[in-house]
Amino acid sequence: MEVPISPEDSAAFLRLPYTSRVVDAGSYLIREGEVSEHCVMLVSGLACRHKISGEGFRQIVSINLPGELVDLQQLYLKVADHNVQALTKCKVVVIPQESLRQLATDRIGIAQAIVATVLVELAAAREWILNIGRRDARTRIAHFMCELAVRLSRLDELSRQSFELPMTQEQLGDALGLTAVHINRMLKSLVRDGLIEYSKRGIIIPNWEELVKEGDFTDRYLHCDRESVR
Amino acid sequence: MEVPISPEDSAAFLRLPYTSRVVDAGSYLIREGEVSEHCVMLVSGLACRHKISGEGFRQIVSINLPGELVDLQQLYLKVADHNVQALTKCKVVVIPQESLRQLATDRIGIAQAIVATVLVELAAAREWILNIGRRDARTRIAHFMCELAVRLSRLDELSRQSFELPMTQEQLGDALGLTAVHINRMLKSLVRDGLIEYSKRGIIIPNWEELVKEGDFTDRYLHCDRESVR
DNA sequence: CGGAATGTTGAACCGTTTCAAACGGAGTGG
DNA sequence: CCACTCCGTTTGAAACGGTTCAACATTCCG
Repeated sequence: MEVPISPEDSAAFLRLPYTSRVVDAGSYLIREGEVSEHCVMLVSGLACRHKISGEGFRQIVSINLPGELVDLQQLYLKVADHNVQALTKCKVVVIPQESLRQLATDRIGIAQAIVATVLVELAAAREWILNIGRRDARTRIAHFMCELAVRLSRLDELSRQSFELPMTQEQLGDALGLTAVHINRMLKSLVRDGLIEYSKRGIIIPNWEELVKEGDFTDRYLHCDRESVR
Repeated sequence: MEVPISPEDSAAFLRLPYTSRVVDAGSYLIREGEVSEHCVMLVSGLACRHKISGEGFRQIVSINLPGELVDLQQLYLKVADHNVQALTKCKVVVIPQESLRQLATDRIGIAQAIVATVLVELAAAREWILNIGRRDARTRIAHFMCELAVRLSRLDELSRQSFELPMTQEQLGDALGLTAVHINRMLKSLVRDGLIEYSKRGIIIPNWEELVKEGDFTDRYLHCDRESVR
């Protein structure tokens, strides 16, 4: 999304006290059941939110990209109901939660930006449910690639044609409610049919329109346009 | 959830202009792709949010209970990315969107309550993803019943033992990413094993602890306690 | 009362999982 | 530089959970 924010609010946000940190791939930024006192923003790298079922199966429920505040939830709810884990080495900025909360109560513009951000996350979660609940494996994967491409393209114009994907097939499976084995087979089938190219380095999308069609994708739920936010 | 709200904020909310209406089962409160100018709150009855895939499969992404504001999303995002449809005849209260938006900008307490509400919805959506992505049909159904029981028990203490469930098996299937036929079989199997009793009138839960175990359920993600909201 | 919608059941089918074995590449230590 | 290990990928075969289709029973409702 592209939440509109006034220059003053933006400046005030930047004035918040913060410390920078680098965290390794695999380390946890939020752990289910815990209470945290700071708010972290991703500067570079990829993270994911996930939950573990009682049977020990993992389900990734969203991917976090650079620029996103990873724990808006902790701002108003106390104990975390899910985990956030770095998928790659990440640069993050850590903000004391209290000061961000204070900023949000002082400046209605910030509070509104937060609601809008959370609302877009919610919209994305709904689409994620549709994807897992009602689309077959191949379509699901194509859809996932489309979403990533569109969201990344806000950071780097070229991402609609190609982007790095530092996720193992196991992790893709956890994101899409499938096994790594089946991810492998369907990925191959997408490659065979020329819908994507797949390698260690990442994904190449030779023909955007075709992949969108294969993935039953539309970007409406991402509320990308500035006009889509009131 | 149980979002704390000051008496003054609460009073101001109640002073909002509104009109009451009754809508029939099946009618739409929000339609994907449309823009709306009012905000509706469910007073009685059940509604659901759903999306339709390109192949025409429907996925229900959440259930709305009495007392819930159905379209907080429309407050800050313009075009709806999903549908909201009445599952039963519903009494609703319609509030002009603009006046609620104004109230939220004037009273930070209201704005905070809105964020907290949306955050809890988001937490529920994440659990919904886990449920559909990683639990088998039987467990999924049990989990769904537990969630409903807990949420309803905030309106009516007795709901943990029994509640009305005005949903067809088709609709249950749409909610859980299954077919009506399979819902039927698994429902029977839950009944056979004494985990629930099922009839037109609703659900009876003879042994709460057992159903919770069967459904791999915990209410953490619902953030029920007043203390869980900051 | 009659017709439509919902629930129930069986049998065949299919998409995905499971298990197992082999392969490749990156990193480590001798 | 090779040998060794570890982790992720790849492939095949068999098993399984859930779907599909079709027929029939039941309930709801005008």
